[in-house]
Amino acid sequence: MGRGKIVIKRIDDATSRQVTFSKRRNGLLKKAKELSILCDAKVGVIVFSSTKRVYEFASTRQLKGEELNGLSVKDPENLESQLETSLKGIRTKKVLKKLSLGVIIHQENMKLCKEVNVLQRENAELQKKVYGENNTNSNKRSSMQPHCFSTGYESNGPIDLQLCQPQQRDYETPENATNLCGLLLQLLHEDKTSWRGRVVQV
Amino acid sequence: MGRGKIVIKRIDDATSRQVTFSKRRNGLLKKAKELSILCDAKVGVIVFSSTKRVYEFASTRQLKGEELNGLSVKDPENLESQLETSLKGIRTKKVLKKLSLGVIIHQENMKLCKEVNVLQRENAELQKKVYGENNTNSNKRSSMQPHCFSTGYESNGPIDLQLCQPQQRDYETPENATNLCGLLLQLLHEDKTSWRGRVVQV
DNA sequence: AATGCTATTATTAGCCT
DNA sequence: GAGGCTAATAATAGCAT
Repeated sequence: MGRGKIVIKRIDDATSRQVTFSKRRNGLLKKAKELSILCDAKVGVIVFSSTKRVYEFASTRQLKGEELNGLSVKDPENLESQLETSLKGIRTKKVLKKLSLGVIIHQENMKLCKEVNVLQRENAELQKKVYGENNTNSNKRSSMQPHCFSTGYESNGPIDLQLCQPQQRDYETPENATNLCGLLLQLLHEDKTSWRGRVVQV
Repeated sequence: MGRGKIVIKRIDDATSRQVTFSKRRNGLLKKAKELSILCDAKVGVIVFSSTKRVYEFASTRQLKGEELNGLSVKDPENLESQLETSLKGIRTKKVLKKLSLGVIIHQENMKLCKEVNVLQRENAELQKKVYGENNTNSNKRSSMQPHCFSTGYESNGPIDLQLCQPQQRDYETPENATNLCGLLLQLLHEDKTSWRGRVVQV
């Protein structure tokens, strides 16, 4: 759709490749936005130029009536602010969920540490009774500290990465897709579930 | 670009919204593919219909000469197989990284469990000596088992999710973007780093 | 829910600044 | 690299199937 027909293959000339990239990238992102608005769909697009620059589009959440139920609204006219508040809430929940398993293990760890310390104290007392006061030191153990979990997890959160499969001809991907975009897919699904009809407090 | 001009707003009629979704979705994915081929760019697109179906496109990795250096090649003619092998290697590394912190905590947990069990046995022995055989049962504790970590982590890996910011007019996003697509961004970046010039063994 | 038709609009290739 | 111009191609709205 220009002065001449083109075939879809890598553009050899670097300059015109860059120009085409700039134009078609904008076109793609515009199309993505239109699709999300026209069809009430969630759309995400990400583009990396060969020079490592990144461009992206992500549709903002479409708020439907049912999903607004229960939201505490300070400014009923301002959907934006409701949205932001709710998103913050979800982020908090997500972080909590993300940490949940780790936290369980960590709590288990704390409990075990306490248990160990209690037992050590009991042990020491018993040994006193059995062997007498002067034998206590030889069996003393240093008090245990649970392994610190919180900080490292926050900054280096494990990521469930799976890499690209070769693209399919008809573009459609089943729900259990295991490629790179599948991750975004899963996140959006998860998010949608958390969102529906809930009161979210920050 | 049809029989009439349209304005970009949500299509009210469900049927025509669905039809438009189907057509424009295919158009968007086609555009994404063309962009990735023409301009040697990495492109990811994901679309959720309002009926929860998912469609996506992800450009396959473009292999340049420098990135092939150091790859062990069984079949030099077959770039596909090289690629697949390498991707598997990266996936393995990623999974290991993802599990690493959890594993540390879990190991700590195991150690503590053993410690608790040892101390309990010691305790029981000492109590026998102090209070005599018939008092042992009252202080018996059940043997501890460390919290199981591995399985739940594999399927419910914590995810570093950050939610959408309002989209910008010119669509460009800085590298440190903190929105939903930013995650995909980060993953691709990370992946690129892992990839460059490494020999990856599965 | 997808596909075919086609008038019509939207995008963009090639060129310029 | 970014933006404007415009002829030309590509996408698609509104139909029907």
